[in-house]
Amino acid sequence: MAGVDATLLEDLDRRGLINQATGDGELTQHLAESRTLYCGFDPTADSLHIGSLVPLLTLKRFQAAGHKPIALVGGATGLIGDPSFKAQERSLNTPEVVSGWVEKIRAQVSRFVDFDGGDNSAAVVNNLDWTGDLNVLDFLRDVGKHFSVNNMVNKESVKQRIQREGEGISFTEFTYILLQSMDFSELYQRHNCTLQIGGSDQWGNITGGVDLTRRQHRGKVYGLTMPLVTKADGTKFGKTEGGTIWLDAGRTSPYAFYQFWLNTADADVYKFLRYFTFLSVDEIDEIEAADRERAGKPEAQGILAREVTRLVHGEEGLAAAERISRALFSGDSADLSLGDLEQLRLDGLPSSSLPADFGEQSLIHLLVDAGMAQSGKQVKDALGRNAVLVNGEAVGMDRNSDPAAVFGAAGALHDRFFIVRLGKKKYHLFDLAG
RNA sequence: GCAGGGGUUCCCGAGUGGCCAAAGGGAUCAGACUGUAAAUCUGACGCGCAAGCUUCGGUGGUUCGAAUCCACCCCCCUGCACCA
Repeated sequence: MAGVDATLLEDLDRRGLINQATGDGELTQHLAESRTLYCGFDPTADSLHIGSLVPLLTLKRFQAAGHKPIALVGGATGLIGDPSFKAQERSLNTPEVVSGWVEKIRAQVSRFVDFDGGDNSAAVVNNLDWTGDLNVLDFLRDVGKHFSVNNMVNKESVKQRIQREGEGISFTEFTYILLQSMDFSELYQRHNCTLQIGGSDQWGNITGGVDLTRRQHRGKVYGLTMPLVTKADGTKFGKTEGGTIWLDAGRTSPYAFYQFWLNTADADVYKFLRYFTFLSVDEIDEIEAADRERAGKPEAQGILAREVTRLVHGEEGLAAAERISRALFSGDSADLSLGDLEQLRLDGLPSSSLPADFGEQSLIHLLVDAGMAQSGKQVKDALGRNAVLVNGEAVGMDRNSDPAAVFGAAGALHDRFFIVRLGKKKYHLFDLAG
């Protein structure tokens, strides 16, 4: 095993990835040796979304620097629900559902760290393993006794729930911090884990673990948080018209994922390159300088989309995403070969076959059914503005009741395909062959 | 349990008997401009191509007419009490 990269923290700092750290600067010294660190991921759905990407990639950065990463899947904490900075109490999911999600997320996080790394090979653990059979009295005596309710109430992360009119917090969620603190203490015992990382919203939970480890085992452990990702325009990061951007290819296709990054605002793109890629800060600075000099359209978005898509979906996913993007956004779709079109379907371009009786339905109905818009009104609006293109040709409202003509076999690409575009970015492929 | 406050369309939030599918803002979608940006302007924004239909925690009532009034119920919040 090679030595550790002593410049890790400095690099994280240059990337803007350090929000807060415990220990008054002792962390740098602590990380001079190979250490074990962990980050938790609660199963709140069957997939993580890009909000978890920063901590996930940071784990990877630590491993690359010679440290041993543990990804903790919250089989226990997922049953409780983290109240940190959440505006309202959340409803509980059943143990069956959560345990199903645990498996999905275990597989997902596993892809981001290396398990054959020898001394600093990664590990995945589930906190249900040490809490599932825990006795309530033991818990209250061994863990609860170390926590002051006075302090917990004063945590910034739950303040709004306690002070805000119209909201409250149950004992269940209030107790969350104890569980997460136990995790840290437990991992310190089991794996000599001395660092926990997480989003800045986890600061309270992390320092709780630091304190508990000291009290239970007199162990000196550290915490490090990364900033939450924000966008310059103030809207929420990670959402689009299609909803959340998930890491699971079945929920968000590599193509949609790639497009999400490609559409990053100029004001955010260099920051995102530092957050979400392994390009060095110097390289990123050069990209920024070059973009500025050239004026016009920057290259940064393309680089970002490529790098992140490769990290999450691999070379194949990236290739598929780029094939679709090229086909749709540059050149004439009429030039696509039969093989190209079939490949686009396989690559995950939204597609479907036309129903047998499509001639009797309205165009609006067909496009809504295909998932191109949320309501008929949106399609109507688009039709009225010539914003619907079928194989490159604008279709107006007057053709709405005549889909047989619009989708007549004569007009199909290779007698089979229709590429329908709604607006500038939404595409759907209709395949007559099903 | 008692007292007080509250539950409105994705979110925030107006609306207190007809002029309400319901102000305003945000988010979102579409158009113009562009770079598949940003900013700006325009349109849409419960469902329905439309005629029209269904909404304002739930149920029932008063009324020609209710999101708005009444009754009961459910849920949330605040305070007080109770925890034998």
